[in-house]
Amino acid sequence: MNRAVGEKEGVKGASGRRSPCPVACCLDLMGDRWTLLVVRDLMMGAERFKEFTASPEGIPTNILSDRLGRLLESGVVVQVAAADGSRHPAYRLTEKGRELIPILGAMRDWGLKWEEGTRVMAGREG
Amino acid sequence: MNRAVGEKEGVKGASGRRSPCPVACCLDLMGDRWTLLVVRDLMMGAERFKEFTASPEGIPTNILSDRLGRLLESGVVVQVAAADGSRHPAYRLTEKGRELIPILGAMRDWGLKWEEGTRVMAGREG
DNA sequence: CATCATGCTTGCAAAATGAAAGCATGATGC
DNA sequence: GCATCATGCTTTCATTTTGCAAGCATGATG
Repeated sequence: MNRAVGEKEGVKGASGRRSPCPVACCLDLMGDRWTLLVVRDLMMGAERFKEFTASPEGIPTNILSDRLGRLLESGVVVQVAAADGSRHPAYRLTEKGRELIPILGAMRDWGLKWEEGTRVMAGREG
Repeated sequence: MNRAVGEKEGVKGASGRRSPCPVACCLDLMGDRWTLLVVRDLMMGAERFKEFTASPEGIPTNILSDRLGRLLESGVVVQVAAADGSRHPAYRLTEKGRELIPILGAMRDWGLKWEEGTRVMAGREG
């Protein structure tokens, strides 16, 4: 991992926060073009590295690796033993991660209403 | 403005879209650390350039200028004549912009619940 | 006409992004 | 048991974005 070299935060005291505003804090963690797409994929049932890269947006592998690392750090995601017996562990949303659903839901609704040509994509589990 | 040089989209056909997913599309427009904070400030009653720079996160002026330009382009914001008689026009949310409220609300709720030390800030209008 | 406030733009160094290639590890084939 | 392959990353590096600081245009003010 290319962050967290010599710093050990993560448990609670996220230091580099721009302000106490909960929206700003959320954006400190999720404010980029990829993080919430990874969370979206997790909600759609994606668990393995390859599955995230297969999404239509085509996330670069170094970005995916970095984002999964940050999501692990912030407790939105955990790694669990893969159910299909694979040697590689699977990524799974925590309760904290699952509670991001309302944000994604609001974004989906807004996009569908205001941006022509958008449509919900078929997922692994409808 | 440093974008939209030689391209005329804006009316509808946002070309550079990564996928038809409404979440991805929303993130194409709002997926960065500042855009939604500008929208938050607009919701709190901010209308003038100086007011946005006064928020605790301290947005750089070049970023603010760029984001206001993008929000104007995407129809989330309009410029109207200032009510206080100032020569400078004020920025105001459109209906499309006001409908971003559920996204900000969900982020605020999530931040308050999961990130210690966050709290809603006093705004111009409660 | 000098000074100031507002609303930007410009310059530039540092950080993030992203395409492509490289690498480690375990399973598979023979 | 050794080459091959798939998965899951890491590294490299050119390009883009960020963000601090300074500059600049315009209209009000003294």
